[in-house]
Amino acid sequence: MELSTTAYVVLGMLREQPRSGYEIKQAVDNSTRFFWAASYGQIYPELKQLAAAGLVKGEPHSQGERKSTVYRLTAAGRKELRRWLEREPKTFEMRDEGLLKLFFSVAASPESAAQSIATKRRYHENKIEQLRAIEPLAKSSADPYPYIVLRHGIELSEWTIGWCERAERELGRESRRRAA
Amino acid sequence: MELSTTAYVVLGMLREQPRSGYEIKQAVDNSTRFFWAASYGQIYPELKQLAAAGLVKGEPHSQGERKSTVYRLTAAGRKELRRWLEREPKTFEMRDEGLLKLFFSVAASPESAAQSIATKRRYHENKIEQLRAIEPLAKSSADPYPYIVLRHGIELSEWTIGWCERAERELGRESRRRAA
DNA sequence: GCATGCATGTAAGGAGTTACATGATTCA
DNA sequence: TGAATCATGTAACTCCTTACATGCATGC
Repeated sequence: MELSTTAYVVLGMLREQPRSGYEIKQAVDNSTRFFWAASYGQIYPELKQLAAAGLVKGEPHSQGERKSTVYRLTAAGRKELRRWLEREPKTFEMRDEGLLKLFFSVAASPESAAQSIATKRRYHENKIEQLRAIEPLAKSSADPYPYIVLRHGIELSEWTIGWCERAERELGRESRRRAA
Repeated sequence: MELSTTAYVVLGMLREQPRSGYEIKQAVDNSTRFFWAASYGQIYPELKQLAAAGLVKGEPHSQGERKSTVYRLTAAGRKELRRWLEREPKTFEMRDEGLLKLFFSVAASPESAAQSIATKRRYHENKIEQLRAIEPLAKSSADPYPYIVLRHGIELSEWTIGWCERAERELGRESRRRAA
């Protein structure tokens, strides 16, 4: 049984309660998005395949008047999730266009280098705001892991902002040195 | 003119000297790999397309007996690189399977959580070693930017190792608390 | 003579995003 | 009544990796 990592994200999001595809997407956007994103274009087909494989089971659900299909883990699905969790993680990837531009900045104006850093800093300032907004919820949960991971996100962005400030000062010194 | 980011990596790697596809791949592996990787399967087709678009020019080259095609930036290619460098960076993505497993760890044994963190720590310890190996070369260059970016890589991995150690201690306290 | 590295490429497939499409419901 | 949100899905496309294929050159 070879599943994509995003399939395990779907399974994982059903670990505590049944959810619809729409709710899984919301849960991803409120938690794992910054280190593993998923779009509707993945989630809905994935749910179908997981149901066909017997790892989840969909049931029609009506709350009030609105109808949806909520999925729950089957015993096989829970076992498969656990099996995956117990294997060593493999994938670690970054795609950072800002660092890339900074790397090549000798081929552009010093202002572009500064801009690449400033954009990076703003991205992480914004990210911290979003993460802090969900922090109270995560902190109050009985499950300690999501909060630990959330703290990773916040602290990583704090570190990155600090790095950007140091790099900005360094480039400032550099350009004054060249001007002198 | 809509180019992929990896096309700009190729252009960027030609900013200072002409290189063959093989040499571009080596340069990527020794520098941008950790925040923007590229495979032969991308580089060679990309070089053809860039040549067809007039942004690079390939010339047969023989050093000793070995023959290769080295590419250099055309004026249009240099201009396009510069134009890209001066736009704000957009893409910032992470795919961290270790954080994902840690996030879902309530559905597995406490040992899996510890293992996810330990694997993450080892990955970054290994990465630091690789980056330190290329540090002297980067430091001695007249172009200051690659060294700044390399320092980012080293310091980020150092920070991550520190985070892993803190998380390990926290999980240790947590499990002792539950055992008590 | 053989392994390693240099050097270039293609084909197939997986993973993921984006845009599009549809329709119901809720709230202002 | 109209905008926003809930809810589900598909099609086209891009990007990228992996596996495969080839052949020469170098050094042990």
